[in-house]
Parts: sequence; structure tokens; C-alpha cells
Amino acid sequence: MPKGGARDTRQRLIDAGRKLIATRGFKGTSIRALTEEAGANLGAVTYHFGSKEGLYQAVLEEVVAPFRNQVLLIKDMPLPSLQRVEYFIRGMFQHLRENPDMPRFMVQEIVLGDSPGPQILEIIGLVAPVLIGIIHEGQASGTIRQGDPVLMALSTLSQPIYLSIMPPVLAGEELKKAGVPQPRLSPEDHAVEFVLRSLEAREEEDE
Amino acid sequence: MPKGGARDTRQRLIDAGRKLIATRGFKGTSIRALTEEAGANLGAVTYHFGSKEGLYQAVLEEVVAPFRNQVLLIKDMPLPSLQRVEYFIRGMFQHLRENPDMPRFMVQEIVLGDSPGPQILEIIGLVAPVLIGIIHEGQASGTIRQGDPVLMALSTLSQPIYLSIMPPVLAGEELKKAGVPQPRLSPEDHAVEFVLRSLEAREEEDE
DNA sequence: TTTCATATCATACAAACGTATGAATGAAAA
DNA sequence: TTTTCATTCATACGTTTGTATGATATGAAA
Repeated sequence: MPKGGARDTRQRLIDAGRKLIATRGFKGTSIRALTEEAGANLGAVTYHFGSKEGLYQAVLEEVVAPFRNQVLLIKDMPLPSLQRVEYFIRGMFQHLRENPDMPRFMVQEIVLGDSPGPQILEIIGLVAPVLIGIIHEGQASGTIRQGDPVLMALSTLSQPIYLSIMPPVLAGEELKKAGVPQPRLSPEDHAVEFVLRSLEAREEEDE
Repeated sequence: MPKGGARDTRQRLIDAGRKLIATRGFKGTSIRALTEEAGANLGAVTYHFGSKEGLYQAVLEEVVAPFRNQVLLIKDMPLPSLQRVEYFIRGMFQHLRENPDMPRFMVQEIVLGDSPGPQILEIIGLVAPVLIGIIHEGQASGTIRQGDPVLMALSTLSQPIYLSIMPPVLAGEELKKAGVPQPRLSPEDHAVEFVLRSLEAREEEDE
């Protein structure tokens, strides 16, 4: 087998990690399941990543990395605040469409264990200030209503994450049988309208 | 040891399950950790619940049960739609305050595994139609704007869940050091305003 | 070709896991 | 008291777990 083939195995292990850990969790995914999925030897994880935890960190890094740039892009867009919020939401939806496993990893990191890992904290530490900054700016210029910018940012962030996870759940057989209706609109368009209506200042309330 | 002491052990095991599984996950919590936390014998889980899965189901049931009534209460309140939405949000916040482990279990159930367990599906199948019904009614009477009632319900539900999980994360040491500010308002009041502003119909848009 | 570092392989190992078993215990029923 | 039965207990069993080991294979460098 080729020397350059190492990259292949390494990458296939990361791919297997993204696939399996996203839905089974870290503890619920064995090294044997990972190596089998990747078509690699049992020792491959230890060899390439040192440990199962090492592979997990690599997976997390790959899941999170492309999102960093996406955020920084929107950060410095010379647009009105509300429009930048819209771009932010749409950009996040697009990223979640291309990386449907990302919210699963984020949610696992946030809900399980004492505190999220460094990659997730870094992403939060990057995303939150950007959104908060946009909102703060909009408040200063009067296009966004008064209110706590931190909570407004959290509520905004919640929509792409939540609305990319829940509709598939509603589409499950049991819930359809129970008579739970399916969404008709695009979750993305809905999220934009839902958030912007909450954030925008109204004429009658100007101060 | 007393015969009635059985109930004690059984309940202590459920308590231990609520405490440990909420933050470590099902796979991440061993029977030995559970029985030790409960001050019970290793065999206690098998004896009282048949298996680890059996204990988990009992835990899930206890976490979810009191929420059922809460929902049914609001369902038939003779109030304007928007006000019922507000009561819904506040009721959910209160329940999450009293049962801070609930969102962790729900999130685990939804994110991990192929599909959520029956208890969670039941709760969703109960809550969603109620909220959707309220919204639909508000749209009929003109107090709630047009739009997909299912997505509106999802966005409404997202707020108590998300805003009861995230602020503690933001309060973590690493993020505070990174300069992420803390919320100043009460998340509950914010959520109510955020959602109601999104849902309410405005005069200028009346049709 | 020979050398050499890198990567893959089949195994092995100790630890942790969920579960099963049978004896001990002790309050209630006889 | 004796019997009974639900519960607790220490312990054991077979699997699965993450990791370690040493041999083998492979492509580039010498």
C-alpha cells in the first residue's frame, strides 16, 4: 500500500468519525466500529491520532473549521445591520445544509460533559461577539429595537440550529401518524422573517 | 433493611439517573456509577428495572411526566392567542427551572440515535399540536400574522429550551475571559418579547 | 539493489462493561 | 415461633472496550 495512502486512511477515519459519532455520540462509537466503517485496521486510530479522543478532536476541528471563515466574512460586510443579520442567518443555514452533522456535534459538546471542548468554545467566542456587535450597531443607528444584545444574539443563533434539527424529527413516522403537520415554508425563509420581525425597531416606538 | 426501603432504592436510582445521565449521557454512565451514586448494590438496577435501559426509561418517564399536565392546562385556557403563547413560554421556563435536566434529556434523545424514544415523541406529539392550534386560532382571529404555524411553533418552542441551556455556557470561565458578555435581562422576559414580536399581526399589514 | 522510515496488519492485554447467580437479610404473615 | 418472600449483597461470567505490541509490507531515498 502506498505511502501517500496514509492520508487516505487518516481522512477516511475522520469521515467515519463524522458519520458515526454525530448520531451515536462519542461514548457510543467504538474504535472498532470506526475502523470498520473506514475500512482500516483496528490499530489505525491509535497510530494516526494517538487515541480515540485524538481522533475526536480532529473530527471536531474539521467540522468547525470552515465555519470560522464564514463568520469572519459577514463580520466586516458594509451593509445595514438588519441585512447583515439576514446574511448571517442564511449563511448559517447554508453551512448547516452542507454540514448537517455540525449541530449534532455542537449540541453534544454543549449538553454532555462539564463544559464544551475548546473548538466549540472558540466558535462561540467568535460568533457571539460578531452577532452582538451587529445588533449593538443596529441599536445605535436606530434600526434595531432596544433590548439585551446578548439574548437577541442567542435567539438569532438558535433558529438555524434548531430549525435544521427539528423538521426531520417531525417528519418521523410516529409523529406523522400522531397527526403532527409538516412545515410548508422553507425553514430558512421563516427563520429570517421570524428573527428580523423581533429585532427591527418600529416607527411608533422611536425614542 | 425494611421492605418499604425498596421504594427508596428504586427512587434513589432514578434520582441518580437524572443526575448522572443528564450530563454524561446514557452510554457515558455505567451501572456501577449509578448504583454508587444511589448508595445501592451493583445488582439493584437489574433487580428493580430489569436492565440499564429499563432504568433509563423510568428516568425519562419521570422527567417528562409532569410536563404533560402543564401543557394540557394551557391548552384550554380561555384567553387571547398571544397571551396563551406568553403563558406557554412562561410555563415552559418555569418547568425548565424546576427540571433543569429535562432539556438535556430531550436534546440527547433528539440528537443521538436513529429517532427519539416514545416518551419524547409523545411529548412532541402533545406539545406541537397545542401550540400550532393556538397559533392557527390567532391567525384566524387576526391577532397573529400569516405564516407557517408549524415553523412558528417550532421557533417558539426553541426559545425556552435554547435560552435555558446557553446562558450557563456563556457564563463559563473561558468565554468570559474571551470577552463574551453576559445577558443582562431575564431570558424569560426576553423570550416572551422576542416571540410575541415575531408572531403578532401589525395593523399596517392587515388584509 | 539495499536501506529506511512510514504505514498496515493480526493479535494480545488489562480494564470496564452489562448482566446473572445464589446466598444472606429482615420485616410481615402464618 | 416459624414461614415466607421481597430485597440486598458479594461475587462471577462473558463481552466489549481502548490501547499496546511486534511482525510485515511498501514506496522513496541511498
